[in-house]
Amino acid sequence: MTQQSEQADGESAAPAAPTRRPTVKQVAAHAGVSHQTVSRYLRGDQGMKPATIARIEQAVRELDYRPDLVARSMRTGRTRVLAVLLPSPVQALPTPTLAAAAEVAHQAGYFMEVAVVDGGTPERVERARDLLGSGRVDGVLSMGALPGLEERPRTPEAAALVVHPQFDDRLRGLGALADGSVVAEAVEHLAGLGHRDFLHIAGPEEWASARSRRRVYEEAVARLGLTSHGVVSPGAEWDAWGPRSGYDAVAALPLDSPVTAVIAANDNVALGAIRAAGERGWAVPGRLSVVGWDDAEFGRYATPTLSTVAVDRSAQGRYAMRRLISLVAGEEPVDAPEQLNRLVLRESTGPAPARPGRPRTIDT
Amino acid sequence: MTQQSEQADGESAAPAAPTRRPTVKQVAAHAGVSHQTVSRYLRGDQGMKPATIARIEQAVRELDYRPDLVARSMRTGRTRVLAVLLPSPVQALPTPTLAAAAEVAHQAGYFMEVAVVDGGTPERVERARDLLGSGRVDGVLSMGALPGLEERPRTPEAAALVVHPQFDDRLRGLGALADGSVVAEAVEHLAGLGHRDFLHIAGPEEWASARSRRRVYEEAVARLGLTSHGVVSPGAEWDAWGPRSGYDAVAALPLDSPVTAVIAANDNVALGAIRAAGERGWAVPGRLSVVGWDDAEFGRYATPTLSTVAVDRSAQGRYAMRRLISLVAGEEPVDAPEQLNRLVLRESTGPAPARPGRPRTIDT
DNA sequence: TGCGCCAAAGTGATCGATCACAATATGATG
DNA sequence: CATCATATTGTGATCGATCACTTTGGCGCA
Repeated sequence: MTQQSEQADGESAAPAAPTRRPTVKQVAAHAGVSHQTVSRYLRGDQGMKPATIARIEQAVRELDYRPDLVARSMRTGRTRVLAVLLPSPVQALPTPTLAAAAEVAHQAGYFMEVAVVDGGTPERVERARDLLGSGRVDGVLSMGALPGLEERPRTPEAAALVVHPQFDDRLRGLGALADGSVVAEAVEHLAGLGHRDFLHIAGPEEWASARSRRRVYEEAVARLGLTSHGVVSPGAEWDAWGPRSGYDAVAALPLDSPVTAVIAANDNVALGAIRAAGERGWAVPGRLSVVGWDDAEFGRYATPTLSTVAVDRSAQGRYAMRRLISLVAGEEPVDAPEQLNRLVLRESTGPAPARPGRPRTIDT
Repeated sequence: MTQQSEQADGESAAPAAPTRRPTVKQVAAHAGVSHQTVSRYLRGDQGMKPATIARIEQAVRELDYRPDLVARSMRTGRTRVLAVLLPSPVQALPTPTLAAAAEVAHQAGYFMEVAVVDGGTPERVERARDLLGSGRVDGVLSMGALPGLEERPRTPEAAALVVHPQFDDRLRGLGALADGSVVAEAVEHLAGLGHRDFLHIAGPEEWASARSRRRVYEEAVARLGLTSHGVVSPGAEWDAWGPRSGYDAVAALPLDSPVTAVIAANDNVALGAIRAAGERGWAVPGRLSVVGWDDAEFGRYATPTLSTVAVDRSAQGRYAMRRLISLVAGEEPVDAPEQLNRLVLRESTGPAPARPGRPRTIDT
């Protein structure tokens, strides 16, 4: 009753109750060959008679057979599944990164799956350990730092692991250094426009990229002989990278603050900063220049439009996924792309205002 | 170095070459019990001696054993994995929806994985079929329409399927009707402020929610005796739901257009519309009122801040995932939540301007 | 005709967990 | 102390695919 295979010439035509999915053996019986031959066909083996292939193809079609990927993985030890580990309370979900990574994975014949992990770093690490050792995936690409876990190739014991450079504390590949370096460019540009007094609204400390940008900012300010009026870190974790932190930071400045240039952690933060400036009567960029990060779409249409750093997230995603695939396949790791970030100047930056309070000392 | 198994008293200390992951049998041997007892422990079976449990726990710890989920799934026929199918060229990735869904899944003891599918509707349907029949997942929640596929419970043949109501062409559950109804509220509010001439910048036709909102808009305008000066649909698919379509729509209006109120497909579109208005000297809301949809975060900080419809995406995600889980477990489907959308009024809407051209006929 | 060789397909074992059922330990009772 | 009911653990089969090895078939050549 469970399986009603229609014999070659027996006329027991009752294809009505397929309570179970067909297996290789049933396809084999239907096609009049052995299960191993069907398996060969599924594997795409070369040495097969066209007639045999045709018979199997017909059987597959008639039974609507789809291979049980679980059983296949069990035997082969590989799943062709790559997981992307994504921390759950992530405000700006990197859609282009994911899309590009998915495309690379797909082209290489892998499935890409995103595992969303809520909870903090310990939960993420634990989940990563589980995933790596579960046999359910061939590789893991983590979009968050994984303290205690190292990048590694695929072994019989565990899946391969790659940490996205932006979140990697070990400054690997295009890592944090290349990531933040454009901040220096932004500071230099603003200095060229006459700005001398800067403020940095940073991202949360846990993020490698946030720390990197902060460091580059501080170095650039020091190198150019400018003044930093502080680095504001977001107090509430829940609003890290959100507009609120930018709003609060600017709203907290004294009305006669000498700050004329703000380097914000990202475009959301920049937007909040601009709003706060507007509400206290500071024109942007007349009184205050603001630079964001991300080149978010809304930044091109906001008023004023946002000066920002365009990040090639697609390239990042492609690179990270290629790296993972090379580790899974046991090939040589691919090289990091050169430069992914670009300063984009729009309406939110402009010349520094004249400074009535403290006249600029010209002593050259 | 990784694991230093301390034998009880046997001194055959050769833990040097763990080339393979340990299995239940090895754990059993290490603990001095049978493999079935270990399996019982893993299943969380009740009738077990505390002493036995302790021995097994120690063995698991010492060997760093993690069950092979693939093998388990093979035998049980279930994976405890639920997949969310996500179309790849998706502009506004529904982070809160995903986060809420992930939380619900996690609490019910499931893993949630997101499968990103690039390509169009046919590819998505094919991928869904594969996923449903691969045995790799217990259920699928699709974030895109799946023409030809019906919602269904889990069977031995295939996984359960749920289509997120926002993308479901069959108007199921809280479906498209409830979804778009707040548009009527927005139109009524604007009519109350004196607006008589409306424009709707719609989302792409393929989306059930876009069609629904458009229909509600047209009904409301007709019912209240107002004038609709057209419904603009985005021409280029690649910019569907993007600010560009809003920008173009407003930029294309004649300078003496009587339109004073715009209902935009979402906040991005609204932002583009406002930008275009600003560039041609139309004050918002002085000359033009604009309403968005989504309550995107930037809308609270943009200038002007955006009037919009707040959508409880978390509730949507929870609901969809609960529905899926009930179908997977074979329980009664859960009821749809009542009302998820709420009109939020901010700076981008205001009283209609005086109308010099065509004086308003008062004939009550 | 017979032999050997290569191509093509078949047979049985196997991956690591759980299921069904059998077997043994444990404790209460007369 | 024997006996039974119950609690706890052990033995062998099984899920559906692939791997390793064996067998059969077809053809050329002496």
